[in-house]
Parts: sequence; C-alpha cells; structure tokens
Amino acid sequence: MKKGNSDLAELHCVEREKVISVRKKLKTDRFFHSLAETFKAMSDPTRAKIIYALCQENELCVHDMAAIIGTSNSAVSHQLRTLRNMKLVKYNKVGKVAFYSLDDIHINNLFAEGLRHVEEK
Amino acid sequence: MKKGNSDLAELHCVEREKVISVRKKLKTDRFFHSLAETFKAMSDPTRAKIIYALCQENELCVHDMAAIIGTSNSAVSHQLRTLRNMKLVKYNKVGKVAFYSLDDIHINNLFAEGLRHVEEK
DNA sequence: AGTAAATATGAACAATTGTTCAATCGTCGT
DNA sequence: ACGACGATTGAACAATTGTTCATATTTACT
Repeated sequence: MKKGNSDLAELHCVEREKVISVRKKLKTDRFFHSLAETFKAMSDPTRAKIIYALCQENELCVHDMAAIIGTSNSAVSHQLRTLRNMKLVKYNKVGKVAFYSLDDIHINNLFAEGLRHVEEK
Repeated sequence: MKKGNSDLAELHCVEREKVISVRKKLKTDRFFHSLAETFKAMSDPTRAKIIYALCQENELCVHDMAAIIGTSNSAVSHQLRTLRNMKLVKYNKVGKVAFYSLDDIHINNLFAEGLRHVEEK
C-alpha cells in the first residue's frame, strides 16, 4: 500500500474525481510550510515597510530604515533578523554600519505582485 | 507645517538623501496594513493548501478540501472564513454544499509567484 | 583609555493565532 | 417529522508573535 492514497478505498467525499485529481498534484507538507513561511515574512506591516523601502533604495542601514518607517531601532533590528533568517535580506557591514538589501530578485517580484493586488482594490 | 516631513529639520540619519527620497514614496500606514494582511492570508500552511487546491480545481466544497489536505472539516471551515473575510475566496451554496473558489485572478498570480519562489530555492 | 554611535540581543509582556471539541444550523431523502 | 450530512460557529487552549526596555557588542573618534 502506497502512502498518499492509502485510504483511497474508503475515501469519502462529494466529488470523487476532483479530490483524487488534486491529491495527485499535492506537494509535501514541508513544501507548504516553506511557502507559508515565505508569505509570513511579508505579513507584518513593519516588515512590509522595510521591504518596500529596500525596493526603492537597494541598500539601507538600520538607523535610516527606522527613520524612514518611524519606529525604534530595536524593532527594526529584530525584524531584520527575522527577514535574514528567512533569507529575504542580506547585509554587509561597513565599519559600524550594516547595509541591508533584498536577497534576490524573486523577492521583488513577489512583493510587487502583492503591491499590485492591494493597489487595484 | 505639513505632516510627513514635520521633523525633517531635525532629521537624524546616516544617508540623508536616501531617507528623504524613500520617505516621499512611502505609502500610508493603512496601505501597509492591507498589504501585510494580504500576505498574512497566505501565511498559514492550511490556508496555503486550500489556495493551492483551488488553483487546481477552481471550485471545491469544504468537505472535499478537508479530504484533500487531510484536516478536519471544522479547521478548514474556520480558515475559509478567514479567507472570505480577506476577500481571497468567494463561494456559492448549492443545497447543503458550499462551493468555494478564488475571488479574482490576482490571487492566482500572487500565489503563483510565491510558488515559483519556493520551487526555485 | 574613554565616550558616543550603530546594531544586536535577551527577557518580558500583551496580543494574536490555529486547532480541537462541542453544539448548532440548514437542507436533503425517506 | 426524522435522521444524516455538509457546513458554520463559539469557547478554550497552547503556541507564536511583535514591541519595549535594558543591556551587550562593535567600531570610530578624540
């Protein structure tokens, strides 16, 4: 008995073919977890502002981001750590200043798509 | 004194021009809140699975979604309510069965962009 | 060495979240 | 009218979250 359709025999549903068809195309739990994490990275106003700012100027330091979005240094730093862990931003430190930028172009695309969605509502 | 640059005189930052430039392009708090909400809608594994399923078959009932993603009816229904409130899905009821579908094409695009991002990692 | 600035971090807190469980509602078939 | 089924809902719970505050850490300047 193969995993994934182990309970196919006793499958109880309304539209059988649909269920079986979608089930076949279903990704792993790990995949959906990653996917959700990616969206979650952008799901906080402060982080959204940070990403937006980095879309305008592709390098900004912590202090300036705080000045731009109007929150404390600490709050921004904490959120940047989150974004760093989720691989959405990278940084390089020059002296005592840490310059952050978006990690890759996919982030821009994804974020831009979100922007478009909200703008066209 | 206009709002938004009220404290421009005493603006303390590292790269002044950048800060002023990004500040000008900054959207409202309301906007960033909406933007974050949109991403948040997709930031849970169960909701991501629901949306994914609705991308494959554009109409599915609650019971079948539960069967597909392997959770309780109740959990799915709760999440569908969230998605409904956020205007990501719509539904029409036929008899006792509620068929859900994605609210508009933007959702597909946004979600697809997220998928691409995770797949190409 | 000593101070200030830029960032990072840990603890603590309230607030929000997602699931489960139980109860309920509405519609269909008998 | 009844029971079965699909769906919804509210309460409750643990878990996670984002900020603040205080405290490091690191580098630069004198």
